[in-house]
Amino acid sequence: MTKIDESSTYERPPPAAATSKPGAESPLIRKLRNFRLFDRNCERELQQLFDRSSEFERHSDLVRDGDEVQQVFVLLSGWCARYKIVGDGSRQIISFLLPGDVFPLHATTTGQMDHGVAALTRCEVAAADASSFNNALLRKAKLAQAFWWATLADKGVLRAWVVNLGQRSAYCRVAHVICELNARLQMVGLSNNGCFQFPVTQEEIADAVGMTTVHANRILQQLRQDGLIKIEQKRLTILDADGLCELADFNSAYLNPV
Amino acid sequence: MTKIDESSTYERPPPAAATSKPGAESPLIRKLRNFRLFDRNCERELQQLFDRSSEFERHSDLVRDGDEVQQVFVLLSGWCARYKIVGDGSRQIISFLLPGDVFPLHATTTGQMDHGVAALTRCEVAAADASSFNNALLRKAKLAQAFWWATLADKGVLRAWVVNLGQRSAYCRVAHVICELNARLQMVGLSNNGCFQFPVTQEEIADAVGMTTVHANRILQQLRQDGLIKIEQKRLTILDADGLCELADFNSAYLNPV
DNA sequence: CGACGCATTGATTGGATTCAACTAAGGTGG
DNA sequence: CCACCTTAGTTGAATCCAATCAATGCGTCG
Repeated sequence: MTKIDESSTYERPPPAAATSKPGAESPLIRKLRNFRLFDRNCERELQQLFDRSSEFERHSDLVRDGDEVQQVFVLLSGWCARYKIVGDGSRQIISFLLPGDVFPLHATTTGQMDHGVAALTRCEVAAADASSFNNALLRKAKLAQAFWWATLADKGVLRAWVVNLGQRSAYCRVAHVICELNARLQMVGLSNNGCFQFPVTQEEIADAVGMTTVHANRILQQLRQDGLIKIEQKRLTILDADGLCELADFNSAYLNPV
Repeated sequence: MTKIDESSTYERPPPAAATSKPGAESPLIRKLRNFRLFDRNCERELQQLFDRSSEFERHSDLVRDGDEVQQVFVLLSGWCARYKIVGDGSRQIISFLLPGDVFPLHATTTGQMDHGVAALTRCEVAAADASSFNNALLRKAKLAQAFWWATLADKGVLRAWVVNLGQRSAYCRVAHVICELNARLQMVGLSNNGCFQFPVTQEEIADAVGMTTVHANRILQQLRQDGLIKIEQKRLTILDADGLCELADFNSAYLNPV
């Protein structure tokens, strides 16, 4: 867990929050506002809870497989990934964590991690003690519901990944992940019209969709050739949103439980 | 949603609960007892909540993709599967639902399903209104925590499936699913020493691990030839638990959050 | 008995991996 | 400032796992 002091050079939250003043203002709150019961009261509670912020450098582990959960994090800027190393040493990325995401969402104080969380870019997080986080959930039913809502959204994403990995071709799998990332980033204001910072390597994409780096490369080339996307200097642009969604069989509804 | 009257010929809960007296006694409660905060009080609450029981026949849908969630079910006996039909018409089984499992766990009353739940066998369920379920969770923090715990366990299973589908060979994938089912059935008393009712077709296994029926058949044959499992009349026996777990890179820890 | 669902087998095809080499970009230190 | 090294991306050829297509066996149930 290497902590660093400089500020992030990758994804930054929009100006308002870029100051990294302690408190989990912008991306998380923007996300939770999608949940109808979330109110000002909850917001205040959150800001008290996530009272310290810190930064992690690229490739550092925020949480390791097997760790006891002692802190809960909100990602303020940058990208992380849940991952698991399997027996033969290869890595599966289980999900991407984007600004506004909370992890690990273990309701019950302690508990061992069954996977790790790594920083894919330098990133900024706010943290709360797991115990005070849980106390807050017990005291404030609405807050608890808001986080349950977030957990359900998370589960929806996981189910979509199972479907993606189980049924779709390499080409469609990559397309689907791109659609998901775009939709999720849009929810926190980090994608404009299908255009967003895309700070991951092809190896990381490959680990997420269950294929080799070489193949991920060829698939991305094909997506570009087919005029569906464009990637320039770590910035991805969706050129044909309808085409990409149809190809990926993507429907964003699952990202927004009621 | 076809309702039937006869009793199940497949998985039966152990005698105590086989009476299908309304109330979600045995498998759910046995499972939730694994959660340390679950107490008698919660138990009573549950029994009042899930106050009606019914049966579904094999191949019927308990919930359909796109449905509004109006009821919450506990599976009392039999097996179900969450599934999703993708664009080209093929089906991915997202998870197996076993006795004691609750679904759909949407905390917030209504909400649209992004997948369906089908009965793989004739099965018996207890149901509660989504609204009263949610009220109960709001009133009883401990009960809410118990269900959050169950949700976390669920998420752990989903993550394990992502890893399984993404990284492992067909042979190991099937092995892993068998290990998971055994461990989960053991938690509700439905597996004895690696021996349990296995009422699914090879097509269903194939749909769960993302391969064709033909290939699932060959993999199962190989697992039998290698002396790892035995299947006789819908009953599976794990002959070499250590061998199977090692092969599958299986560690049951993820099934039991704290 | 015939029909149907499920399991099984064989032959062929093809998508993705593997192995290996090479290019391009960026950072570091002499 | 350039030589060197590292990381990320790209390309080609050979190989292999799993899909596909097609047919058959087998048991159950109406």
